[in-house]
Amino acid sequence: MRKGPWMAEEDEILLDYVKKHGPRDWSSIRSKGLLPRTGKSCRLRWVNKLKPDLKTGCKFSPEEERIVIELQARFGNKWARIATYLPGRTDNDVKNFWSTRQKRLARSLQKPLPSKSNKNQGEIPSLTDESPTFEVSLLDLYSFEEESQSIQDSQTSYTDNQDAATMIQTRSLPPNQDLTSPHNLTPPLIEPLEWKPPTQLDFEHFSDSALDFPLLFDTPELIPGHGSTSFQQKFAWQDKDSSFMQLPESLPPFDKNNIKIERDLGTQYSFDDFPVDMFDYADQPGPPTSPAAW
DNA sequence: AACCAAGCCAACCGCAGTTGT
DNA sequence: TACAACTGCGGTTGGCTTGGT
Repeated sequence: MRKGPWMAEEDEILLDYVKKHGPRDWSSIRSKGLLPRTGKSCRLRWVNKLKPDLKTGCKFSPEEERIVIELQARFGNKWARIATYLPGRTDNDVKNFWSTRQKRLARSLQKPLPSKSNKNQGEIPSLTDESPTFEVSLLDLYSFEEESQSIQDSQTSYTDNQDAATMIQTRSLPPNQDLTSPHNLTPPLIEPLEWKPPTQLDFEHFSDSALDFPLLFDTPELIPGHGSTSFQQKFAWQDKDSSFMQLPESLPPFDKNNIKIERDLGTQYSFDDFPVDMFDYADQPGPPTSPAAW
């Protein structure tokens, strides 16, 4: 059984086979003695390289990048699903793009942050040694920004856009909900489908996850766009006997103007007068049982 | 020119779901 | 219904290329 890179002759044989039989019965390519490759290998080669209309050899456009970022925030690592929104791109393409992007972001955030003001510099923990939670929170915040914008967009056409309706519904938030203050929250108008209060397990998962550390930016005011729904979904919770979602109120607010994060965290982020006390929350064990416990 | 790190991408593996017998 | 084969997906690996020093 042959493995490794495909040769042009093999591609020709595979193309010829698909032409005659269609993209199916991959295993019969081997059983008929056409190629010394597994069915899986043949299918992969077809899907990723030989299928017509693939955008091979061209980088993701800014629009494609935006779509991937938005859909990844929405669907998670469902690369095949995300790829269906990107004509000419395969799940492997999307996966590789995302993986490279994550590496780039992680590497960038490992570097010391540039600071216009040095007044706090000596007190800020080293990002490379002590604060992985800070690094991942930046990534998370970036996702919030992207996602909150997409949700805002979708809310404007809520009644006409079933997809958007589904998205909002899964978050159990009513459309056009004023999210600027916890006190403005009203019970969801839509029957919740998936939203659940975070469980102990969720928080244990958060603490291990590269992208989901929850405690650093715990004021809605810090989230670009004021209180994104994904912030609500992750950090708010519902009392057992109440349909009201609750947000923590006990944390002192940060001044969002002290933090500036631009879209491409890989190269352009910067911080002005970075508040030292924000790190006080990075090591809090979760989850609390009520807002008062935060 | 040589070296190295990072980027990129093709291809593999394991697993889970689906389909056929 | 049970099992095997097939298919599709997501994670991972490794090799080649590119860019910086």
